[in-house]
Amino acid sequence: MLSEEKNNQGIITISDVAEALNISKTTVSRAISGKGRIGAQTRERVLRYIDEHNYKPNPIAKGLANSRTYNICWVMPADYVASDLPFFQRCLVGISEISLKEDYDILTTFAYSDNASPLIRIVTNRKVDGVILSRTLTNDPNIRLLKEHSLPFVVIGSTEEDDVVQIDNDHIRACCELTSILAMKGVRRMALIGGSMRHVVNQTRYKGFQKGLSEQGIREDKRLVRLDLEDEKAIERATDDVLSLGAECIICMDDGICRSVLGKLKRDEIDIPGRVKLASFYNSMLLENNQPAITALSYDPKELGGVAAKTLFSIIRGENVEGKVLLGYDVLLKASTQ
Amino acid sequence: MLSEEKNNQGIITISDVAEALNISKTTVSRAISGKGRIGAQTRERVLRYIDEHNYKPNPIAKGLANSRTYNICWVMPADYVASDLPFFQRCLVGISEISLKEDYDILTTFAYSDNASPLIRIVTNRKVDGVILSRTLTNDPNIRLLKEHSLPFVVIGSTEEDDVVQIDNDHIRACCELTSILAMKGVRRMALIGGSMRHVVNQTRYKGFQKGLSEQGIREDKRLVRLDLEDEKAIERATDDVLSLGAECIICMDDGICRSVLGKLKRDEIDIPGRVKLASFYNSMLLENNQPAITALSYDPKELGGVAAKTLFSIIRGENVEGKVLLGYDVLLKASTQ
DNA sequence: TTGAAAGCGCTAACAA
DNA sequence: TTGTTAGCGCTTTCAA
Repeated sequence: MLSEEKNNQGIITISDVAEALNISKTTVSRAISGKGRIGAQTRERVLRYIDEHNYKPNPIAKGLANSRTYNICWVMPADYVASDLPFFQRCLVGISEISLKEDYDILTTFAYSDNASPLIRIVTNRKVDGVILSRTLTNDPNIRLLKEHSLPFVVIGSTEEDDVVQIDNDHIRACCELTSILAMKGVRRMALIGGSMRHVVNQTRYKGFQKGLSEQGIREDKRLVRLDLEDEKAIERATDDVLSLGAECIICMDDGICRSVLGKLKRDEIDIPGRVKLASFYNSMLLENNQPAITALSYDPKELGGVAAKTLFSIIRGENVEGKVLLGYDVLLKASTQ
Repeated sequence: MLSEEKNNQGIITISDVAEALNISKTTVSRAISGKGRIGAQTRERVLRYIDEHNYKPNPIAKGLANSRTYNICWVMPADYVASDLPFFQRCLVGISEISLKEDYDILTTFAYSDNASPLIRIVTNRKVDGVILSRTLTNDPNIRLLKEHSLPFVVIGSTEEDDVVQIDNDHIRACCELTSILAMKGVRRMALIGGSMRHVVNQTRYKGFQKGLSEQGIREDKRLVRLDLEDEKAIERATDDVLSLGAECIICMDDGICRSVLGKLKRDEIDIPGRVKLASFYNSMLLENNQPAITALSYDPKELGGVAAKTLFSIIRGENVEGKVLLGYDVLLKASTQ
C-alpha cells in the first residue's frame, strides 16, 4: 500500500488513515479520542481500520499539540541508592504498575543533597507532566524548583511544607509503638542512633521515639541519643559510647544505620540480645536474614509508590487532592529483642 | 515584555527569540545547533539573548521535527528487583551519569520472563531512541521485539545471538578462576547450586565452573550440580542433597541463591567453613556483611551500566560498534572458604 | 549569510 | 456529523 511505504518502518500516521478512509484527520482523531460528536458507523470504520492496520497514535506529536508528555519523573536519593538499599527500587515497582494503566512512562533520575541539577534539566526541558519526589530534606531544593515551575508533584515521605501533597507511612505512630513495646518488655535505657536530621523522615522518627518514651514514663537520656552521624566511623563510635553508658537496647533509625551497628557489634563479639538488644525503625532483607533476626518496623514501599502515583495522576488531571496520606506499618518482633 | 507574556509560565519559544532579535527562526535555530552557515556576530547576538532570557529549546518539538525523543529505555528484570537485590539499581546509576552528559533521559521499565508487554508499549509508542536490556534469556522476547522494530539496543549480559551488541563481565574467566582457586586450596568435591538456565548468565557461569574443574583435573560430579531450581524449597532440598553427598564446598550461582543457601545452613546450624565451605559467583552487601563473610566474585554494575550507555549512544549516532565487550572482575576471598 | 515556507503528527476552534 | 484551518515549537529545503 502507498501509505505504508511513506514511512521507513511501515509506520502509518493519522493522515494515512484519513486518506485511506476518505475522511479528514479530525474525524479520525475524534474516533480515537472519543471527544466531540461523531457518527457511530464512521467511528466503527476508523477503529476497525486502525486496528487492522496496526496504527498507533504518536504520543510525541499528541503531546506537542496539547502540551503533555505522557511521562512522569521519579526522583531517587542518590546516596541511599549508592548504599544498595532496595527501598526506592521497590517504590518504583508500585509507581510503574499504576503508570502503565495510565499509559504513562517513568523517567527516572537521582537527587543529590547539595544540588537539584538533574531535576532542573528535566523540568526546564519540559519532559514530564509531574514528579514524584522521595526522602525529602528540610528546605528541599527540588520542592522549591517544582513550586516555582508549578509542576504537579507529590512527595513520598513527609515535609514541613504543608501545601505539599505527601504520601508517607505513619512513622510517628510506628516508632512510638515500637518504643513502647520495648519499654513494656522492661527496657529502660534505650539508645537511638541515626543519620542526618536534614532528612525529614528522621525528624519524624525521632518524634515517635520521644512520644513512646514519654507515654511509658521514661525520661529521655540525651546522651543515649546520637543523631546526625555522617559515616561508619561516627556510627561505631556512637555504638561504643552508648554501650559504655549502659544502653540496654539500641534502636537504629533505619536499615542502613542498623547494618553498620550490626557490623560493629559482630566484630566486637557483643552478644545480641544477651548483652544488648537491637531494633531498627526500618526493615530490610539484610536485617531479616541476620542471625539473630532483627526486630524492626516494616513498611510497604510498593504500596507507597502506587498511592503516590495514583495521587500524582489525580493532580495532573486537575482533581482536588488531600494534603497528606498516611499508610500503615507492621511491627516485626524478632530474636534481637527477646 | 510581550514575548514573555505569550506563554503562561514565562516560557519563551524560538519565535519569541527571532521576533525580539528581528531575525528569522531559521537563523536562531542555526545559531543554536551550529549547523549551516551563519554570521559570527548574529550568532553571538542570538547566543547572548537566549542566555540572558533563559531560553531553552523544547526537546519535544525538536524531537518531533527530527524523529528523536532524547530518551533511552532501561529495562530491568522484574523478578530480580522483587528479590530486593541491588545489582540493577547500581547499573542505573552508571547509565544515568552517561545519559546526563548526552542530554538524554532514562525511561525505566520492567521485563517479565513470560511477556514483553511493557516494552512493546514503549517501542510502539516510539518514546525512546534506544534501549538497554539486562539479564537476557535464551530466545528473549524483548530482543526479538527490538530487532523487528530495528531500534538501537545493547544488552547488559550475554546472549547467544551474536549480532547483538553485548556488555558483560567475563563470567567464564571469573568463575573458572574462582573454581580453580578453591581446587588449589584442596577442595575436590565442589557442589554448584543455581537458578534458571534460561538466564544466559547462568549458562556462562556454569561453563566457567566446568572449565575451572577440568583445568584442575577434577571430574565433574553431576550429582553435585543442581541447576534450574525454581524456589526456596528446591534450593533447600538441593543443599541437603549435596551435603549428604559429601560436598566440601557449595558454590552458589548468584547472591540470591547464596542468600537462600545461607539461610538454610544457618537454620540447620551447619558451620561455615568448618563443615562446608561456601562461595558465590556474585557478590552483594548481604554476603559481605554476613558472619562469616562469603567468598565471592565481584563485578562493578555501575561500570557495566556506564559502558552500556556509552555504547548505546554510539549506535544511536550511527557509529560502528564492536559486538561484545567484556569487563573485569574481582575475586574476594573471605572467611567462608578458609 | 539569511529567510520563507513546508513539514514532523497530532489537536481543537470554527465553520459548514 | 464532518471538514477546514491554524497551531504546538522546532528543523530543513530551497531560494534569495
